[in-house]
Amino acid sequence: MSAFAEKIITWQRTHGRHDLPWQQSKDPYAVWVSEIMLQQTQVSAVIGYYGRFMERFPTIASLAAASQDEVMQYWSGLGYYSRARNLHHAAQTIMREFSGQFPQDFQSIQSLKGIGRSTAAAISVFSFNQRQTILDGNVKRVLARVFGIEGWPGLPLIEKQCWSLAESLLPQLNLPAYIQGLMDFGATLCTRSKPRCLSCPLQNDCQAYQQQRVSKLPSPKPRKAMPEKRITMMMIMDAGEILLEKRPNHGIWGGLWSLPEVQQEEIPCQAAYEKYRLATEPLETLPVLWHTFTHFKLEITPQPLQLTGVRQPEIATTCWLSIDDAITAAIPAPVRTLLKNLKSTPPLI
DNA sequence: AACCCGTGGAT
DNA sequence: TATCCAAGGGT
Repeated sequence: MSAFAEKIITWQRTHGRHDLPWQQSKDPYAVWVSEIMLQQTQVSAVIGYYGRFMERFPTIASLAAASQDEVMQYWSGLGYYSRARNLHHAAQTIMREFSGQFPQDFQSIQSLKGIGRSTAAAISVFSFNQRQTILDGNVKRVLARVFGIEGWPGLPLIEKQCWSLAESLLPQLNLPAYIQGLMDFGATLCTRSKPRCLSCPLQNDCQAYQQQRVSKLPSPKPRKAMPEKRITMMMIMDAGEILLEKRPNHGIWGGLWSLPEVQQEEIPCQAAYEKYRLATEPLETLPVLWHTFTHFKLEITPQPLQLTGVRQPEIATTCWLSIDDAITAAIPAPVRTLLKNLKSTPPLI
Protein backbone atom coordinates (compact mmCIF):
# COMPACT_ATOMS: atom_id res chain seq x y z
CA MET A 1 0.00 0.00 0.00
CA SER A 2 1.21 3.49 -0.74
CA ALA A 3 2.35 5.47 2.27
CA PHE A 4 -0.22 8.04 1.21
CA ALA A 5 -3.18 5.66 1.48
CA GLU A 6 -1.88 4.19 4.71
CA LYS A 7 -1.71 7.58 6.37
CA ILE A 8 -5.14 8.58 5.10
CA ILE A 9 -6.71 5.41 6.48
CA THR A 10 -4.96 5.78 9.83
CA TRP A 11 -6.05 9.40 10.03
CA GLN A 12 -9.62 8.44 9.13
CA ARG A 13 -9.95 6.03 12.05
CA THR A 14 -9.43 8.72 14.66
CA HIS A 15 -10.27 12.00 12.92
CA GLY A 16 -12.76 11.14 10.17
CA ARG A 17 -16.52 11.51 10.17
CA HIS A 18 -18.38 8.34 11.05
CA ASP A 19 -21.83 9.47 12.11
CA LEU A 20 -23.29 11.28 9.12
CA PRO A 21 -26.89 10.24 8.39
CA TRP A 22 -26.01 8.44 5.14
CA GLN A 23 -23.15 6.51 6.72
CA GLN A 24 -25.50 4.29 8.68
CA SER A 25 -26.31 2.07 5.72
CA LYS A 26 -24.66 0.38 2.76
CA ASP A 27 -27.94 0.38 0.87
CA PRO A 28 -26.94 1.64 -2.59
CA TYR A 29 -30.11 3.72 -2.81
CA ALA A 30 -29.30 5.57 0.43
CA VAL A 31 -25.70 6.08 -0.70
CA TRP A 32 -26.82 7.19 -4.15
CA VAL A 33 -29.24 9.84 -2.85
CA SER A 34 -26.60 11.21 -0.49
CA GLU A 35 -23.94 11.38 -3.20
CA ILE A 36 -26.25 13.26 -5.56
CA MET A 37 -27.28 15.73 -2.88
CA LEU A 38 -23.64 16.25 -1.93
CA GLN A 39 -22.55 17.16 -5.46
CA GLN A 40 -21.19 20.71 -5.21
CA THR A 41 -23.06 21.04 -1.93
CA GLN A 42 -21.69 21.10 1.60
CA VAL A 43 -22.62 18.50 4.20
CA SER A 44 -24.35 21.03 6.46
CA ALA A 45 -26.72 22.04 3.67
CA VAL A 46 -27.62 18.45 2.83
CA ILE A 47 -28.44 16.89 6.20
CA GLY A 48 -31.98 18.24 6.57
CA TYR A 49 -32.89 17.58 2.95
CA TYR A 50 -31.55 14.05 3.12
CA GLY A 51 -33.70 13.09 6.11
CA ARG A 52 -36.90 14.50 4.64
CA PHE A 53 -36.23 12.98 1.22
CA MET A 54 -35.48 9.50 2.54
CA GLU A 55 -38.52 9.54 4.80
CA ARG A 56 -40.80 10.41 1.89
CA PHE A 57 -38.99 8.28 -0.74
CA PRO A 58 -37.50 5.37 1.24
CA THR A 59 -36.97 3.09 -1.76
CA ILE A 60 -36.13 3.23 -5.43
CA ALA A 61 -39.66 2.06 -6.20
CA SER A 62 -41.26 4.83 -4.15
CA LEU A 63 -39.12 7.46 -5.85
CA ALA A 64 -39.85 6.06 -9.30
CA ALA A 65 -43.59 6.08 -8.61
CA ALA A 66 -43.66 9.69 -7.38
CA SER A 67 -44.58 12.67 -9.52
CA GLN A 68 -41.83 14.97 -10.71
CA ASP A 69 -43.58 17.81 -8.90
CA GLU A 70 -43.31 16.09 -5.54
CA VAL A 71 -39.67 15.14 -6.08
CA MET A 72 -38.90 18.75 -6.97
CA GLN A 73 -40.76 19.91 -3.88
CA TYR A 74 -38.39 17.93 -1.68
CA TRP A 75 -35.39 19.40 -3.55
CA SER A 76 -36.67 22.98 -3.48
CA GLY A 77 -33.97 25.30 -2.11
CA LEU A 78 -31.10 22.85 -2.54
CA GLY A 79 -30.11 24.04 -6.02
CA TYR A 80 -28.88 22.33 -9.19
CA TYR A 81 -32.35 21.00 -9.89
CA SER A 82 -31.25 18.79 -12.79
CA ARG A 83 -29.91 16.52 -10.03
CA ALA A 84 -33.46 15.91 -8.82
CA ARG A 85 -34.85 15.41 -12.30
CA ASN A 86 -32.05 13.00 -13.17
CA LEU A 87 -32.42 11.13 -9.86
CA HIS A 88 -36.12 10.66 -10.52
CA HIS A 89 -35.46 9.60 -14.11
CA ALA A 90 -32.74 7.16 -13.06
CA ALA A 91 -35.02 5.57 -10.45
CA GLN A 92 -37.47 4.80 -13.23
CA THR A 93 -34.64 3.43 -15.37
CA ILE A 94 -33.63 1.08 -12.54
CA MET A 95 -37.20 -0.17 -12.18
CA ARG A 96 -37.51 -0.74 -15.92
CA GLU A 97 -34.08 -1.98 -16.96
CA PHE A 98 -32.58 -3.41 -13.77
CA SER A 99 -35.67 -5.06 -12.27
CA GLY A 100 -35.72 -2.52 -9.46
CA GLN A 101 -32.28 -3.58 -8.20
CA PHE A 102 -29.52 -0.97 -8.10
CA PRO A 103 -26.85 -2.19 -10.58
CA GLN A 104 -23.47 -3.30 -9.22
CA ASP A 105 -21.52 -3.18 -12.47
CA PHE A 106 -19.43 0.01 -12.54
CA GLN A 107 -20.28 0.88 -16.13
CA SER A 108 -23.97 0.25 -15.49
CA ILE A 109 -23.90 2.55 -12.46
CA GLN A 110 -22.24 5.26 -14.50
CA SER A 111 -24.79 4.87 -17.28
CA LEU A 112 -27.52 6.21 -15.00
CA LYS A 113 -28.53 9.82 -15.56
CA GLY A 114 -26.73 12.17 -13.17
CA ILE A 115 -24.06 9.66 -12.11
CA GLY A 116 -20.60 10.42 -13.48
CA ARG A 117 -17.34 8.66 -12.78
CA SER A 118 -16.76 10.11 -9.31
CA THR A 119 -20.27 9.51 -8.02
CA ALA A 120 -20.29 6.02 -9.51
CA ALA A 121 -17.02 5.33 -7.71
CA ALA A 122 -18.36 6.53 -4.37
CA ILE A 123 -21.43 4.30 -4.65
CA SER A 124 -19.45 1.28 -5.79
CA VAL A 125 -16.97 1.67 -2.92
CA PHE A 126 -19.42 2.39 -0.10
CA SER A 127 -22.12 -0.05 -1.16
CA PHE A 128 -20.25 -2.81 -2.97
CA ASN A 129 -16.70 -2.50 -1.65
CA GLN A 130 -15.27 -2.21 -5.14
CA ARG A 131 -11.87 -0.74 -5.97
CA GLN A 132 -12.52 2.63 -7.61
CA THR A 133 -11.39 6.15 -6.92
CA ILE A 134 -13.37 9.33 -6.58
CA LEU A 135 -12.12 12.71 -7.78
CA ASP A 136 -14.03 15.57 -6.22
CA GLY A 137 -12.98 19.05 -5.18
CA ASN A 138 -11.52 17.74 -1.93
CA VAL A 139 -9.36 15.14 -3.62
CA LYS A 140 -8.16 17.55 -6.29
CA ARG A 141 -7.10 20.01 -3.60
CA VAL A 142 -5.28 17.35 -1.56
CA LEU A 143 -3.48 15.97 -4.61
CA ALA A 144 -2.56 19.42 -5.88
CA ARG A 145 -0.94 20.22 -2.55
CA VAL A 146 0.68 16.92 -1.65
CA PHE A 147 2.05 16.35 -5.14
CA GLY A 148 2.60 19.98 -6.06
CA ILE A 149 0.36 19.98 -9.12
CA GLU A 150 0.30 23.32 -10.89
CA GLY A 151 -2.65 24.57 -12.93
CA TRP A 152 -6.37 24.72 -12.25
CA PRO A 153 -7.48 21.10 -11.58
CA GLY A 154 -10.60 21.67 -13.69
CA LEU A 155 -8.49 21.90 -16.85
CA PRO A 156 -9.01 18.68 -18.81
CA LEU A 157 -5.30 17.86 -18.96
CA ILE A 158 -4.75 18.47 -15.24
CA GLU A 159 -7.91 16.60 -14.39
CA LYS A 160 -6.78 13.61 -16.41
CA GLN A 161 -3.49 13.59 -14.52
CA CYS A 162 -5.40 13.76 -11.25
CA TRP A 163 -7.52 10.73 -12.18
CA SER A 164 -4.42 8.70 -13.01
CA LEU A 165 -2.68 9.77 -9.83
CA ALA A 166 -5.73 9.06 -7.70
CA GLU A 167 -6.02 5.59 -9.23
CA SER A 168 -2.35 4.84 -8.58
CA LEU A 169 -2.77 5.73 -4.91
CA LEU A 170 -5.63 3.30 -4.24
CA PRO A 171 -4.94 0.71 -1.55
CA GLN A 172 -5.74 -2.95 -2.14
CA LEU A 173 -7.90 -3.17 0.98
CA ASN A 174 -10.04 -0.93 3.15
CA LEU A 175 -11.45 1.00 0.21
CA PRO A 176 -14.40 2.50 2.09
CA ALA A 177 -12.18 3.79 4.89
CA TYR A 178 -9.71 5.19 2.38
CA ILE A 179 -12.28 6.96 0.18
CA GLN A 180 -14.17 8.33 3.17
CA GLY A 181 -10.88 9.40 4.69
CA LEU A 182 -9.86 11.17 1.53
CA MET A 183 -13.02 13.25 1.54
CA ASP A 184 -12.97 13.94 5.27
CA PHE A 185 -9.31 14.88 5.09
CA GLY A 186 -9.99 17.44 2.38
CA ALA A 187 -13.16 18.72 4.00
CA THR A 188 -11.91 19.13 7.57
CA LEU A 189 -8.08 19.31 7.57
CA CYS A 190 -6.74 20.16 4.13
CA THR A 191 -9.33 22.89 3.67
CA ARG A 192 -9.24 25.56 1.00
CA SER A 193 -8.35 28.30 3.45
CA LYS A 194 -6.59 27.88 6.77
CA PRO A 195 -5.61 24.23 6.34
CA ARG A 196 -4.44 22.64 9.59
CA CYS A 197 -0.98 21.74 8.34
CA LEU A 198 0.48 21.47 11.85
CA SER A 199 -1.87 18.54 12.54
CA CYS A 200 -1.36 16.93 9.16
CA PRO A 201 0.06 13.39 8.95
CA LEU A 202 1.26 14.15 5.40
CA GLN A 203 3.24 17.23 6.41
CA ASN A 204 6.59 15.68 5.50
CA ASP A 205 5.22 14.32 2.22
CA CYS A 206 3.49 17.49 1.11
CA GLN A 207 5.27 19.41 -1.61
CA ALA A 208 3.13 22.50 -1.08
CA TYR A 209 3.94 22.55 2.63
CA GLN A 210 7.64 21.88 2.12
CA GLN A 211 7.82 24.68 -0.43
CA GLN A 212 5.49 27.00 1.52
CA ARG A 213 3.05 27.13 -1.36
CA VAL A 214 -0.01 25.79 0.48
CA SER A 215 -1.99 28.97 -0.07
CA LYS A 216 -1.08 28.93 -3.79
CA LEU A 217 -2.34 25.43 -4.48
CA PRO A 218 -4.54 24.36 -6.04
CA SER A 219 -4.46 27.09 -8.67
CA PRO A 220 -7.77 28.95 -8.70
CA LYS A 221 -10.26 28.70 -11.51
CA PRO A 222 -9.83 31.53 -14.02
CA ARG A 223 -12.75 33.87 -13.57
CA LYS A 224 -14.73 35.90 -16.03
CA ALA A 225 -16.70 39.02 -15.31
CA MET A 226 -20.12 38.17 -13.95
CA PRO A 227 -22.93 39.53 -16.11
CA GLU A 228 -25.99 41.05 -14.49
CA LYS A 229 -29.58 40.49 -15.52
CA ARG A 230 -32.70 42.29 -14.42
CA ILE A 231 -36.19 40.88 -14.42
CA THR A 232 -39.56 41.66 -12.90
CA MET A 233 -41.59 38.90 -11.29
CA MET A 234 -45.36 39.29 -11.25
CA MET A 235 -47.09 38.46 -7.98
CA ILE A 236 -50.65 38.18 -9.28
CA MET A 237 -53.06 37.80 -6.37
CA ASP A 238 -56.72 36.95 -6.11
CA ALA A 239 -58.75 35.85 -3.09
CA GLY A 240 -55.66 35.10 -1.02
CA GLU A 241 -54.07 33.03 -3.77
CA ILE A 242 -51.13 33.72 -6.07
CA LEU A 243 -50.44 32.63 -9.63
CA LEU A 244 -47.44 30.35 -10.21
CA GLU A 245 -46.04 29.21 -13.53
CA LYS A 246 -44.10 25.98 -14.17
CA ARG A 247 -40.71 26.47 -15.77
CA PRO A 248 -39.51 24.20 -18.59
CA ASN A 249 -37.17 21.36 -17.60
CA HIS A 250 -34.19 22.94 -19.31
CA GLY A 251 -32.53 26.15 -18.18
CA ILE A 252 -32.35 27.86 -14.82
CA TRP A 253 -34.73 26.53 -12.16
CA GLY A 254 -35.85 23.84 -14.63
CA GLY A 255 -38.97 21.96 -13.56
CA LEU A 256 -39.71 24.31 -10.66
CA TRP A 257 -42.75 26.49 -10.14
CA SER A 258 -41.98 30.18 -10.16
CA LEU A 259 -43.52 33.61 -10.48
CA PRO A 260 -44.27 34.73 -14.05
CA GLU A 261 -41.38 36.78 -15.40
CA VAL A 262 -41.61 40.08 -17.17
CA GLN A 263 -38.80 41.68 -19.13
CA GLN A 264 -37.64 44.89 -17.50
CA GLU A 265 -39.02 47.00 -20.36
CA GLU A 266 -42.53 45.52 -20.24
CA ILE A 267 -45.35 46.96 -18.19
CA PRO A 268 -46.47 44.25 -15.74
CA CYS A 269 -50.23 44.86 -16.06
CA GLN A 270 -50.04 44.66 -19.83
CA ALA A 271 -47.86 41.55 -19.65
CA ALA A 272 -50.37 39.87 -17.32
CA TYR A 273 -53.11 40.50 -19.84
CA GLU A 274 -51.08 39.51 -22.88
CA LYS A 275 -49.76 36.29 -21.33
CA TYR A 276 -52.76 35.12 -19.31
CA ARG A 277 -55.70 37.38 -20.30
CA LEU A 278 -55.85 38.53 -16.68
CA ALA A 279 -57.02 42.07 -15.88
CA THR A 280 -54.97 43.42 -12.98
CA GLU A 281 -53.95 46.62 -11.27
CA PRO A 282 -50.61 47.23 -9.57
CA LEU A 283 -50.20 47.16 -5.79
CA GLU A 284 -47.52 48.78 -3.69
CA THR A 285 -44.07 47.53 -4.65
CA LEU A 286 -41.89 45.24 -2.52
CA PRO A 287 -38.12 45.55 -2.02
CA VAL A 288 -35.86 44.58 -4.91
CA LEU A 289 -34.00 41.30 -4.41
CA TRP A 290 -30.48 40.45 -5.60
CA HIS A 291 -29.65 36.83 -6.26
CA THR A 292 -26.18 35.63 -7.17
CA PHE A 293 -25.62 32.52 -9.28
CA THR A 294 -22.33 30.96 -10.25
CA HIS A 295 -22.43 32.66 -13.62
CA PHE A 296 -24.50 35.80 -13.27
CA LYS A 297 -26.20 38.16 -10.90
CA LEU A 298 -29.94 38.63 -11.07
CA GLU A 299 -31.89 41.67 -9.91
CA ILE A 300 -35.49 40.70 -9.22
CA THR A 301 -38.12 43.41 -8.99
CA PRO A 302 -41.27 41.92 -7.48
CA GLN A 303 -44.45 43.54 -8.78
CA PRO A 304 -47.59 42.67 -6.80
CA LEU A 305 -50.73 42.81 -8.94
CA GLN A 306 -54.34 42.54 -7.81
CA LEU A 307 -56.67 40.62 -10.09
CA THR A 308 -59.57 42.88 -11.04
CA GLY A 309 -61.24 40.79 -13.74
CA VAL A 310 -62.23 37.15 -14.04
CA ARG A 311 -59.80 34.33 -13.28
CA GLN A 312 -59.05 32.43 -16.48
CA PRO A 313 -59.14 28.61 -16.38
CA GLU A 314 -55.81 27.13 -15.31
CA ILE A 315 -53.61 25.66 -18.00
CA ALA A 316 -51.09 22.87 -17.38
CA THR A 317 -48.24 25.27 -16.73
CA THR A 318 -50.04 27.58 -14.30
CA CYS A 319 -51.72 27.18 -10.94
CA TRP A 320 -53.22 29.29 -8.16
CA LEU A 321 -52.00 28.51 -4.65
CA SER A 322 -52.46 30.10 -1.25
CA ILE A 323 -49.37 31.95 -0.08
CA ASP A 324 -48.64 29.24 2.48
CA ASP A 325 -48.99 26.44 -0.07
CA ALA A 326 -46.85 28.36 -2.55
CA ILE A 327 -44.10 28.73 0.04
CA THR A 328 -43.94 24.96 0.48
CA ALA A 329 -44.22 24.18 -3.24
CA ALA A 330 -41.32 23.31 -5.57
CA ILE A 331 -40.04 26.87 -5.97
CA PRO A 332 -36.56 28.43 -6.23
CA ALA A 333 -34.97 29.94 -3.12
CA PRO A 334 -35.36 33.63 -4.08
CA VAL A 335 -39.05 33.12 -4.92
CA ARG A 336 -39.52 31.69 -1.44
CA THR A 337 -37.90 34.84 -0.07
CA LEU A 338 -40.30 37.00 -2.10
CA LEU A 339 -43.33 35.06 -0.92
CA LYS A 340 -42.24 35.34 2.70
CA ASN A 341 -41.79 39.09 2.24
CA LEU A 342 -45.25 39.25 0.75
CA LYS A 343 -46.72 37.35 3.67
CA SER A 344 -45.02 39.47 6.33
CA THR A 345 -45.86 42.82 4.69
CA PRO A 346 -48.94 42.51 2.47
CA PRO A 347 -48.90 45.36 -0.05
CA LEU A 348 -51.58 48.01 -0.11
CA ILE A 349 -53.26 49.38 -3.20
C1' DA B 1 -13.84 22.50 -24.93
C1' DA B 2 -16.48 25.72 -22.91
C1' DC B 3 -20.49 26.66 -20.87
C1' DC B 4 -24.60 25.79 -18.06
C1' DC B 5 -26.66 24.61 -13.73
C1' DG B 6 -28.20 27.03 -7.27
C1' DT B 7 -27.40 28.01 -2.87
C1' DG B 8 -25.05 29.20 1.23
C1' DG B 9 -20.83 29.45 4.10
C1' DA B 10 -16.24 31.35 4.76
C1' DT B 11 -13.03 34.99 4.25
C1' DT C 1 -18.83 43.82 -0.37
C1' DA C 2 -16.78 40.69 -3.61
C1' DT C 3 -14.89 36.36 -4.32
C1' DC C 4 -14.30 31.55 -4.01
C1' DC C 5 -16.16 27.19 -4.08
C1' DA C 6 -18.36 22.88 -2.08
C1' DA C 7 -18.98 14.60 -1.84
C1' DG C 8 -19.94 17.12 -10.27
C1' DG C 9 -22.51 16.09 -14.39
C1' DG C 10 -24.70 17.18 -18.83
C1' DT C 11 -24.41 19.12 -23.26
